[in-house]
Amino acid sequence: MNTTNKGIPIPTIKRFPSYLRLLKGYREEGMQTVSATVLAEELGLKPIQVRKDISCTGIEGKPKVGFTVIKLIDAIIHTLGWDNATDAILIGAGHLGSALARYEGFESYGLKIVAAFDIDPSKCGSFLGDVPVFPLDQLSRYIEENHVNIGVLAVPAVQAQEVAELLVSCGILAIWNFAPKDLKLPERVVVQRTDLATSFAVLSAKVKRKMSKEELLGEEDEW
Amino acid sequence: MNTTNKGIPIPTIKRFPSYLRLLKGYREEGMQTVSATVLAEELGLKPIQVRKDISCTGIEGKPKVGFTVIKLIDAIIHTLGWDNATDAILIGAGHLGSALARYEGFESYGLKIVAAFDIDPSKCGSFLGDVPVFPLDQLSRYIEENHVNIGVLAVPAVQAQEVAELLVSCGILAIWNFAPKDLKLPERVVVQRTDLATSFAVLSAKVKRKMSKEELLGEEDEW
DNA sequence: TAGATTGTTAATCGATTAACAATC
DNA sequence: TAGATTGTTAATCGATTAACAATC
Repeated sequence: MNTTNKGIPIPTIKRFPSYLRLLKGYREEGMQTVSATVLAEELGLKPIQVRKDISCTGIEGKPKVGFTVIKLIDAIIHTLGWDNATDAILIGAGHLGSALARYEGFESYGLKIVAAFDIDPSKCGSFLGDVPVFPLDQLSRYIEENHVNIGVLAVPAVQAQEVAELLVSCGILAIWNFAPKDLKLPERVVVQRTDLATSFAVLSAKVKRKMSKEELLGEEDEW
Repeated sequence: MNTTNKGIPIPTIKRFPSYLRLLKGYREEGMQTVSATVLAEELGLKPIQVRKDISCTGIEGKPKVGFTVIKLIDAIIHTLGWDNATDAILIGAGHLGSALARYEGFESYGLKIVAAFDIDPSKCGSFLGDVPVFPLDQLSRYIEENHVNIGVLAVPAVQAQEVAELLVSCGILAIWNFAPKDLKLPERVVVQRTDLATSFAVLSAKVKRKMSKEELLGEEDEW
């Protein structure tokens, strides 16, 4: 019953990878336990927030001592569902796709890109790192034969919707969309966007905010 | 006084690029006006939310008609501060850096990557698309001479903190961090993370959620 | 023991959503 | 005019933060 993470807030989910990276570092250093205070300090969060987040994993700490590092690591990995590796296919073998295929970090998230697909026939037969590139028309067969559930979409914006629908028709359950395009897909399909425009918009807004704040304060800064 | 966007909620900021893409499409098609209802429908949002978001730009609509497409476009671009182009430098000319340097979309965000830097001397002198690659030890001089304010960080995680500090010491105001590492930097520096792990964590959580929900419902799905 | 740290319960804060009057 | 759509004000919802008792 508490194996479902139905209730874990998205903001908490988003902080888990940061905890995980930090904790893995501590584990390498041989640290046995760590307090929420220390984690918070390191990540620029409030201790209370870290405790709330940790409580979502089901792990309990010891007052005055903190939490067991390896227990926390395991619990976060489990809560995220990163403990059993999932195969994914990549669509689009351009520069971004190439970078994603070669990204070293995925394996620690339990994600493995097993194949890439591209319309450009000249790319097919080649490899992106260890990932073989196939022609797009083999997509359907590959998904069926290999029971892949996740598609990573790194095609140009204009093709994104079309390719996404193709993926859905092939039975893909979740799409990680890197194309700067909002997809319209059936409710049942999980879509996660990683949009550079969105990210840069937040950066821009923060910069603009800071600028106007400095103006108001008469920019008493050191330079 | 209302040129500051101090009060605009981050979630609203994050939706602006989606509105912008859609509106630009409408402009190409020659549409003059659009209603919040239509925008909402297209993006899977509620009309009321779209109206709230739009109100942050200061644009007013006409009942029964909607909003003027080009007015909205201009207002969103202005609100995001994307109306005057900003130069940025890229640190790290690996696969990800290469993909970022070649990304076509940045110009429409008012972002221009003017130079890349890398420690690897063999990469220096080459180009990533149109972007020249320089040795890292020329970073400081380049920033000074060209008054660059934004740094795009695409180096390996282990080097991220060090390079970020270097950027800050060179006077960089904002860092867009693609390295899977949480940076500890002075308050005054704007940091925006684009973290694949975070994004994938959300995807994982949504999939897990959906899975357990289907279990409960006895998976009455079509396949 | 004393004090740091945990976990819980309640208060606050901010964003989303609802309700509804105004208006083209 | 009638009805769709806007903008505002209030209600709801969810996450963060505060307060504090429990405990090692």
